[in-house]
Amino acid sequence: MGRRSGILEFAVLGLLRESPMHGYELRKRLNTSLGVFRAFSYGSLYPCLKTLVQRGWLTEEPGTPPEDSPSAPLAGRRARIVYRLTAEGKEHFEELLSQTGPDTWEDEHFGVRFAFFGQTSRDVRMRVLEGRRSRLEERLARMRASLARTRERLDDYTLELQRHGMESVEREVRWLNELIESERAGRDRRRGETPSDPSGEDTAK
Amino acid sequence: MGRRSGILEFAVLGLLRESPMHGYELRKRLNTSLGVFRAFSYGSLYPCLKTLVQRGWLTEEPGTPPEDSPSAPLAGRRARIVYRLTAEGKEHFEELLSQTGPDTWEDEHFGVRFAFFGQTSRDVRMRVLEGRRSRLEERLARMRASLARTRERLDDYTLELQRHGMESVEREVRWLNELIESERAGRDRRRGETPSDPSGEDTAK
DNA sequence: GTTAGCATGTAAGGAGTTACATGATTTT
DNA sequence: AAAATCATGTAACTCCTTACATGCTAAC
Repeated sequence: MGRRSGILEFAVLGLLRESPMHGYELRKRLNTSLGVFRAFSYGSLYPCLKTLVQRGWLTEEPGTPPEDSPSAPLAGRRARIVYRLTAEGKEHFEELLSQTGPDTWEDEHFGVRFAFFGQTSRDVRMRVLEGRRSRLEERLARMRASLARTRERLDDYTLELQRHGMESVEREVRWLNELIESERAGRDRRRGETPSDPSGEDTAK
Repeated sequence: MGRRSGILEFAVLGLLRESPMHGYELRKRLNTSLGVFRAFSYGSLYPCLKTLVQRGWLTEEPGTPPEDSPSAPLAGRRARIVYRLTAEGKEHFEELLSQTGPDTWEDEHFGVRFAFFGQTSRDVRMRVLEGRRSRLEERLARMRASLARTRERLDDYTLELQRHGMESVEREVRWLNELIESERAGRDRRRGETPSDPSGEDTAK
């Protein structure tokens, strides 16, 4: 039952940073903007929202979300609860964003972290990308080693599976290399950034 | 706490089908032969083994595993418990192997299923591969649709993430196409199978 | 008039992990 | 004498899912 969420919590805070939303809409965004990877259910989303409110990171407001068509009568759809990020919530999210620990480059976390690179400072982006890369390179080394040891004993299907697995990992490493190269070259892919931005630290302040 | 395992249960039965083993060794195999995908911990493995014994699918034997060097004194290492698949266990695993339900083409399950294709009959292999493919194609369609709708609102990082995600999925679809083609052409990658095998159904009996 | 979508929630459960406890044996 | 590897196990916890309950509106 949803105490202290982790990845879901992070994603919710990040989405609400962009604009206030009600739960139902949040879930949809979770499955498009981010949720290429993960589809969260209401059973985890709503309890998560509750605990975030309890910790003072969100406020609940009854009502009218941003793009509510004015013609729509106030009566009608079930009353929606719009969640808005508080100042503390924003601060907390910013702190989460600045973290570069090992869990950051875990498979599922990495995708969500990357999805919020638009709000992440350049040096943190670099550390996350490089961490992810070295994690994958370790994995690759282990795979190669174990393949060398057991190659003869394996049937063609297992072999094919491992080959395909390794190729996928290699591909992701190449992708990361390009991204890291691009970051190093000073290109900034965030909205409204000019490539010639001299400072490396300017996360929304 | 590890009641009815799911994927771990399946993998354990499958590995023990090949030869009896003790827990520690099983875990290593789980992380090489299969575990390219998943690393299981002892905290889930041992409880799982216990419940499989309780259901009569495994027996516990004290002692000497296959390649025990005869010189090693019986005293010494902590007494190992060797697990062996029973007849019922074998039967149960065969039934699991023959299943082709939707969970079969879930991300994690698919990898493990594929790893045991060497013990799977051709028509089941086909259904699993085709199921996986159509699942990925659905995913691709959803991704394309949502991308078309939201393209303008997304920053470059999110866009890049989605692009890379889609490319990965497309790549896997191509891989599956080749495998399916290869299966259709009658090639059988299992150990000791001749390409000209006329029957489509001969899973270990 | 029934299906589909909108909207919020709860209780129970699944499938694992982490951290811990224990102890012998080989390698450095 | 310390560290690594072998070996088995338990308790607590995490993080999320499924199934259910509820009820309204729009479209078919």
